[in-house]
Amino acid sequence: MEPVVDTQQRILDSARELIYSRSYADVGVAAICDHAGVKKGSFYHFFPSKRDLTLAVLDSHYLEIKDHLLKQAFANDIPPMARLARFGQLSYEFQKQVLNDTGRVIGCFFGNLASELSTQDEPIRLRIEQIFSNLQSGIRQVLREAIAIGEVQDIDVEATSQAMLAYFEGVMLLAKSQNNVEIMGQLFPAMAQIRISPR
Amino acid sequence: MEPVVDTQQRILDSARELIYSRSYADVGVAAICDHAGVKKGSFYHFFPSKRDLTLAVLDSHYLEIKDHLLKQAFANDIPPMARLARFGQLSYEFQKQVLNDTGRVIGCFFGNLASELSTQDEPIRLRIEQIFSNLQSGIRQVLREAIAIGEVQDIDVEATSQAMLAYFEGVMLLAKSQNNVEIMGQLFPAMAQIRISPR
DNA sequence: ACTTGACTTGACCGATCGGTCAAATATAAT
DNA sequence: ATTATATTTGACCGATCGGTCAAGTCAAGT
Repeated sequence: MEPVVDTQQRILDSARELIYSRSYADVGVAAICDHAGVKKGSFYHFFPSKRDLTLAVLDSHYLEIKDHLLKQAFANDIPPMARLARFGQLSYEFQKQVLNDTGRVIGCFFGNLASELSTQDEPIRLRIEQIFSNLQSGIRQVLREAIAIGEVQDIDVEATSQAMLAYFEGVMLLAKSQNNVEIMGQLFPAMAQIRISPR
Repeated sequence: MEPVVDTQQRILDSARELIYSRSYADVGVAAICDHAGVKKGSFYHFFPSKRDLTLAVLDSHYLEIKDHLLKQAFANDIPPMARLARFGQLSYEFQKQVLNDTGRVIGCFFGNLASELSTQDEPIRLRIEQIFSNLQSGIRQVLREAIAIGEVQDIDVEATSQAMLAYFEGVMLLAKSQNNVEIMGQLFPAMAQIRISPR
């Protein structure tokens, strides 16, 4: 009787779903195991601790974001700056979908965990810092291309890409705090207009 | 033997300090009582639940922000848009102070709780939503004055003030995720340059 | 002197926390 | 068929969770 789906993967998926929709501390190992249909002993066979599980969830979620959202949003079939708008649009549509399914705006998985755990768990903080750095790199690359074709000029690419990521995260947070996705639709278009001049 | 300081206030202060520097879920009622030098029974004499305590902490923290940070940042001794820069500067200095004291960038108290609890506790979510609305009103008022004296023209004041607040929150979150205050110094100046045009 | 009500104390509740472990079972290699 | 390894099971651990409660202390009002 081979497992219908991989046990380890089911734990990973359940943890992502539960922690994303609630919080790290509010979701216990027991709840994750119940949701995954797995006993606690099996959980600790695959993951040495809740923290390690969370690190694995962070990696897996980032890979999915990268392969699905980022690849699609930043594809070079449209001008660079338009890709930023598309990134916002796709994020908006994802949150709208979740809202329809669950009744809640859940925000950004990385932003949520960064906010909750950055002061408490250094390994997790470092992983999220790395992921944010990767996301920023995606934006930075778009800005470089935009400069190369003259869509944008004379900006501090490093600071501007960071500012755009910050703005994105802030909009996600406000949308979550209002349990309302529409402000994403209103505010995301301004993301591509942020500029920080070179020092 | 009258209490040196008010018990209720000591609970409030301890809760704010502990929850702000860690998280809502990570700080138990027992830890708050220990820090405040109060027994659990006394705690529940003053506050019916941990949630109600948290609502009271939100109110008290907002009042302090309003009376100290906002009053100072938004004082009309300088041009409107310069006040936004001052708001960023004062926030940066506060976080730098906390970092020096504790070794940690703790971000925005309201943003932290919004991120952790918005999907889990509706009364708390609503309180934070109201506080964000008040903060946005402060920015909105600055923008109105800026328009009145011609410092700014032709913008959607409602959306722009919301965008500036989002940007502020996002910068605070990134600073926390990097445990580094300097990005606040780099990114906050761009807050006053965000514009969303009228539809 | 007596009562009232605010406040404090410390013991206690069932539930859940993250994590452990020995034993059972399934799988694959030889 | 036997061995070795991977996986699963369910009982169990001490600690902590938010919250309750009866009893006691204390100051103020009458």
